[in-house]
Amino acid sequence: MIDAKLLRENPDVVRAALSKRGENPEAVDQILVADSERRSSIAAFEALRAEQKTLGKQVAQAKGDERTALLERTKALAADVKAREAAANEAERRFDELSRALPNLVSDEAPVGGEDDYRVIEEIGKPRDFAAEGFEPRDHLELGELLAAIDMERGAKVSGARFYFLKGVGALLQLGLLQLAIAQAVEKGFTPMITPSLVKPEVMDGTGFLGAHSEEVYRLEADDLYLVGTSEVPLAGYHMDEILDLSAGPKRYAGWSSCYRSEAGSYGKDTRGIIRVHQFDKVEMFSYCSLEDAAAEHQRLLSWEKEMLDKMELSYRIIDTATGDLGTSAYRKFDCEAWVPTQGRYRELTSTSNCTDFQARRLNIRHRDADGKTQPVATLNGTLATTRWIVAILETHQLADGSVRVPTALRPFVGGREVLEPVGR
RNA sequence: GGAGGCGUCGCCUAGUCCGGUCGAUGGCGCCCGCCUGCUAAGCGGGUUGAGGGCAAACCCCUCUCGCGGGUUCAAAUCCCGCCGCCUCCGCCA
Repeated sequence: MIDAKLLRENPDVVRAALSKRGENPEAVDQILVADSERRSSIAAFEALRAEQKTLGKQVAQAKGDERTALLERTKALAADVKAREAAANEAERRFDELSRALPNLVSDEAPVGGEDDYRVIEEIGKPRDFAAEGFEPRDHLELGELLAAIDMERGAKVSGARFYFLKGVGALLQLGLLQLAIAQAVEKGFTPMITPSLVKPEVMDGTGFLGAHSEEVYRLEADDLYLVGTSEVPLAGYHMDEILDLSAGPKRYAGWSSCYRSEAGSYGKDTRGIIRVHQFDKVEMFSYCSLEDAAAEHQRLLSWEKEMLDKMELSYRIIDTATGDLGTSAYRKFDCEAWVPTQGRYRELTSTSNCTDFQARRLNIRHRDADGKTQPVATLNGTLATTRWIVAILETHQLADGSVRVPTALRPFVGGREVLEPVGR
C-alpha cells in the first residue's frame, strides 16, 4: 500500500511508477478524490460526534425539565451522528479499497520496460559446452527417469498434470538442497521456520498476491483459506499487527515450505518435467528491516543466494528485473538464472525482492525509529533453494552415459556418492 | 463435536452484577527530572495505538477495553454473532 500522505503530496511520483509498470496512471486521480471525500466526511462526523458527547454529559447531570429538553435535542442528534458515521466509514472503505489496488512504487535504478527489458548485472561461470565434449545433453526429465529420481507419469495419474513424484536419489537431492539452504541461513543468523501452508485472506492480500495475479493462487473456498505459493506469505503475516524492535538490526527468517501455484495462464508452457509445477518445495529468506536499510539488505540477500548457487557449481547470471515485471509488491527485484543446457537459455532459480514498506503497510507491521516514533518496516525476500534447482543440477552435471556427477556439497545427502548412475526400472 | 471459564493501553491487575463522575484503577517495567561521592532507595512527572484539523510544532477533536453488529440520548459495562486461549468430556490419527 502506498503512503496516503505521499499520494496526496506527491501524486506525480505515484503516477510515474504506474506508468513505468505499464499501468494506467489515472488511477491516482480517482484515489485523490476518494481521499478528499474521506477526509471531509470524517471531519463532518467527528464534529457532530463531539457535540453529541458534550450533550450526553449534560444529560447525565441534568434533572427534570432541563433533562427532558436535553434528551429531545440529543435524540434528534443520534440518528444524524449514526448516518455521518456510516458515511465516513464508507468513504474510508472506498479509499482503502482503491489504495490497496495500487502496486508498489518502483526503484529509479530498475530498468524501465517489460519482461524482456531486464538488465544483466553479472554472469557467473561459463555454460558447459557439450558440443566440444562430443555428446548431446539429455534433458532433466530424461535424466531423472534414467536415475529413477523423477516420476511424472505417476504424478499425473495420482494428481494430474504438473504433479510428480520425486523418488530415490531425486528425493534425496531435494532434501539435501533444502537442508543445505537451511544450514547456510542459520549460519548467517536467520531463524529457521517451518510455516503454515494455508493462510487467511488478510494475510494473502497483505502480501499483495490477491491483486492482478490472484487467479494463480489456490483457494479453499469451504474454509476461506489460501494455499501459499511461497513461505514469504506466512512469514510476512508472522508479525502482522505488531510493532517490532529492530534496534539490533533486521529480523531474519528462513522459511521451509511446500509451495502451491495453479499456473493459470501458462497452459502449454514448460509442460515437460519439473520446471513449472503446481507444487514444489522451497527455502525462502525473509527480512524485516528499516526502510533506510532495505537497499543494503537486498544486496545481502542477493549475495547469500549467490553463495548457495555457487555450492551447486552452476553457471548463472543475475538480472535486474524490469519495472513491468516486478509484480505487485516489489520495488526492485533481482533474479538469478541458471543455464539450462537443453534449453540453451537461462532459467530463474532464485528471486529476491525489496518490497519496501508496501507489504508492511497492508499488514500493519511497524517499528520504532530513533525518535521513538512508529514507522512501517521494509520487508524483503529471497530464494535459497527450490525443487527447480534439480533441473539445472542434473543437466549441468550429466555425463555422456546418462549418469550425473553430484556437486561436492550435496554428496553427504546421497550417501556420499560422487556420481549417480542410471538404474533399471 | 459437547460443556464451562476467560480475553482491559509492554506485563500483571481494578472496574462489568446495578450503563453516565471510566476522558480506564493500582503495581511492575521503562523514560525524564530532583536528591545523591557512585549505585540503590526515596520524591515528582511521564509512558496504548490510529485517524482528522494545521505548512508544521504546540494544541484541539474523533476512534481504540479480542473482533463485528445491536439496544440506548449515552456501552469496558446490557443483547446477538464470530475469533482466540484455558479446563473437562466425547471421538480420532
